[in-house]
Amino acid sequence: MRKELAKNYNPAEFEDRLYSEWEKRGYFKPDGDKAKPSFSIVIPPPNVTGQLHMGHALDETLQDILVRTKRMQGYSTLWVPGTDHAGIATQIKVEERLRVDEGLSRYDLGREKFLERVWAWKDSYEARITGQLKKLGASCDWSRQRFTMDEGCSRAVREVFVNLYDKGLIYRGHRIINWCPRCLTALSDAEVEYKDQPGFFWHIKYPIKGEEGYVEIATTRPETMFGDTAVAVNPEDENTKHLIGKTLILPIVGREIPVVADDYVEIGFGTGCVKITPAHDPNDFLVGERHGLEQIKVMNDDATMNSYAGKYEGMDRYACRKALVADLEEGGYLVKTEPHAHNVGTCYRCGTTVEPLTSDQWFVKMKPLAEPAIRAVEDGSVSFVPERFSKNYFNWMNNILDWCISRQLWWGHRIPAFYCDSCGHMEVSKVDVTVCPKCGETMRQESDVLDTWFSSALWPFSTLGWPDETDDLRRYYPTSALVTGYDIITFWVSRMIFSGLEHMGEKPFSTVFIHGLVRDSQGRKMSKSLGNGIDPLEVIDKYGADALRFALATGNSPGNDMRFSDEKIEAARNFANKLWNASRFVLMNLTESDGELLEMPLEEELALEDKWILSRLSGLAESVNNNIANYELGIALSEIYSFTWDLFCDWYIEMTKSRIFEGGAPALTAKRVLVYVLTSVLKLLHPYIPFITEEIYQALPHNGETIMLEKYPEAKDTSRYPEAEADVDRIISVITAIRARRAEMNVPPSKRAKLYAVTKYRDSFLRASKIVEKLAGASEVIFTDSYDTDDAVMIATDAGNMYIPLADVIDFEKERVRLNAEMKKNEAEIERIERKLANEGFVSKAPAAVIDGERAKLAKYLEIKDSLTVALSKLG
RNA sequence: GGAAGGUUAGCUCAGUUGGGAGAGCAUCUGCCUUACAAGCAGAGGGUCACAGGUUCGAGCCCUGUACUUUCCACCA
Repeated sequence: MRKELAKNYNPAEFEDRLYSEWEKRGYFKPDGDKAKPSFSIVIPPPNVTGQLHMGHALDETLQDILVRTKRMQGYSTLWVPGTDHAGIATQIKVEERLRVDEGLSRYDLGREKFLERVWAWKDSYEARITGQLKKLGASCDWSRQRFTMDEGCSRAVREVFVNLYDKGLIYRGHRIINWCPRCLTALSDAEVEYKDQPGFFWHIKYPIKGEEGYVEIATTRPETMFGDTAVAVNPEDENTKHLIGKTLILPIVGREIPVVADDYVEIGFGTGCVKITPAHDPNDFLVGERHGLEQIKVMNDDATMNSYAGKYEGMDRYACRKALVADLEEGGYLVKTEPHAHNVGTCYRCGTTVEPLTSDQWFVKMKPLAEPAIRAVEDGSVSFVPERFSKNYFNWMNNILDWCISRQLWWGHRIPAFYCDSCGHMEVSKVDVTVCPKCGETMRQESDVLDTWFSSALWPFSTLGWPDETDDLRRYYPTSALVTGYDIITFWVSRMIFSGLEHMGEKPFSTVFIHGLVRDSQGRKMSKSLGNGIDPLEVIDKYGADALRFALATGNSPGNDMRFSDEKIEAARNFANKLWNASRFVLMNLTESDGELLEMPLEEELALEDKWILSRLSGLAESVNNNIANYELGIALSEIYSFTWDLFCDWYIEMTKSRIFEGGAPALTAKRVLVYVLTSVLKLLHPYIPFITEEIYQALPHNGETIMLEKYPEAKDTSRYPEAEADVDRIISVITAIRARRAEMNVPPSKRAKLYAVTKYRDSFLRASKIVEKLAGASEVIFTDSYDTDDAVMIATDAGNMYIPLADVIDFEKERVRLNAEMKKNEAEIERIERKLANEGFVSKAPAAVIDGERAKLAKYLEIKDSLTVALSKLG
């Protein structure tokens, strides 16, 4: 006897075992065969801030499906794993841990000691993430695992920085940037999230020098008043024109500021007068540049007020705002306060309201880099799936501003710029410069680090060994596909594209496969604060990794969000269990040797239903291959699902039972086909649910070492038998119709009855008579040209009329009602088709095949109508 | 303000060149039929958001409207 599978599917028993076996045997490494085409993916590196969430699980699952499919399709397949240092995010976490556990700040430890803590954190979380990826079944090549701050990636970062600097595409400038007073660092535009918040408009009087009157300005941030260096009006505005050139006196401060003309001011909005604070507002900054205004920074880095705020110095910006407003009111300067909802920029990592302020930072000049990156998508060398996301990309790239890349953090790639404090010389260099080449004094390195996305942007080539010219780089760059969510197209995808083009001279990937977000069962984003996140590991513990992967892949269409629910994961687990049990049925009937079972039967040995399932399998393989090639992974999966459950389990297995129980040569044929089709289904499913498919494959007769390296089924593997397909489909519809009638009449399944068949498909029914008997509860199938008794139920089917003599169990009244209802439906159909065929437009313009189809249907319905008429008349 | 998506059965969603509306779950009925009750066999349930248009024919293509989600920009 062959090894039996346990009665119930229990993934915990084999998933981990199989993964370590795969890893040990090196199946995840790419095939070295140079003749094979290559397929490569670099993982979107998860942040080392924590553990994987459901979004990662989806991302990794989709990648693994692609990778495993390609591997089976004969590609030399490489999936590079790795993690991201995630600058601000990780630093915040470690600081928080430090504060809670030891009551210390990073300054208490100092840069070096603090970084040691971050590295320890990184090691521990990287290990955790790696473990989770393995649990999920991700078939990445762990021997090539990378980290954005490992030695190689760091070299790549320096190389790129210096290259760009030498080309004049990186510069240091005094500009207005977004500043997070909590993280104490600059942020790029992309790192600011705008949120609606209730606030106020404070209307304030600015007295005019030498006149009685005043100018009324409105502001949402009165505390920036200390930095006002002008008030602007639109030169075309009749109401305010007269003010141009006059001088105003800042209330409380007493400083004099001019009124300037600038068309930035919108006519008709507010008071028509805008206070200009070049050091604290990006628009004002530009106005200031146009008019040569002074920049007065009124805050410290932590958003407390500095000496320009006079008596408010040292106060937090909000405390200052409150006190200032009170003082303005007391001084008679406050005209009114009105509520105003406005969009406030917040730090994407800590949520603190950002403060725009001027600062010395490093920038990447974007326009020259953006142009080729736009062209690459326009000319199709990089394509988005679904296509519509390219619009998103163009929108961002066409309006791109220079990228602020310096961060005042400790955790990250330190900018390779070196300063000499004694002679002022500055040098940007790939290698550390310790001695000033100009004056011989000590050089100090820039203390700022780079935006975390700077290193992520290089990921597709830095992970393959760049700047060295490695074999991996030659073989696997450009990578084949990038799989990621639409939420980081701007952050990451766009930056990889221009970086790849600039530094490699070639795009980083051909396809960007975009997926949506995983939401909770109510459609909400999963988040820590809502507490609605579902931990993938818990799901795996309870249902298995295969069930999780199945649930994530099923019904997933590119670019669309999906909901995750208990029902979904249960349905997935149920499918796995079904597959498990179908395999048990096959296995428990296999008494012959592997060699005998692995042989395909000769065509003349095949039963009608064998041809049917083989032919359908061919169609399935064709469709699945096409859909996967088009990244329609969800559709492909649902096709395999319904083939497996509906066709293979519910019909084919049932059909083979009579042959199998009888034994002999027909039984052997059935078993061979069962093994073949089941194995094919396992192969088709393997990319989606790798564990269970391998476990069953190993129990079945097989030639290969692992299902992972088996050839992915193709349409041409099995022959097509169109007639057999049609014959068996007809038989199925007849069986279904009979079952439905029996169910309606409450005939118990155990009650068998003779079946009289009036059909022109007698041949195929004869070949399948055992099946019809078994599955339709018939004691005997009797073929006849016409049937003419009163005590029978007539069942009109696609294949003719079936009669069951069940006079003793029929409720005649019920039957009359049913026949009348059927007659009505039938007549409606006839009318619909006749109308269609009478329509000259249809007959003259529709394709012939469609017209013929309609005619055939009409003939069938007319036949049924006759039979129904007879049957009704017999009921009296 | 600009852009993209969604609206199909009670719920969650498929529906790929326009040709008689589908799945899973839920509901109802009958079954422990020797792989599976995490199952089997049946059944009910939809003006495909609304209004126009193109077409012989529209869930699908075009126009508009409503509601909804998201992205980008941003008003002092």
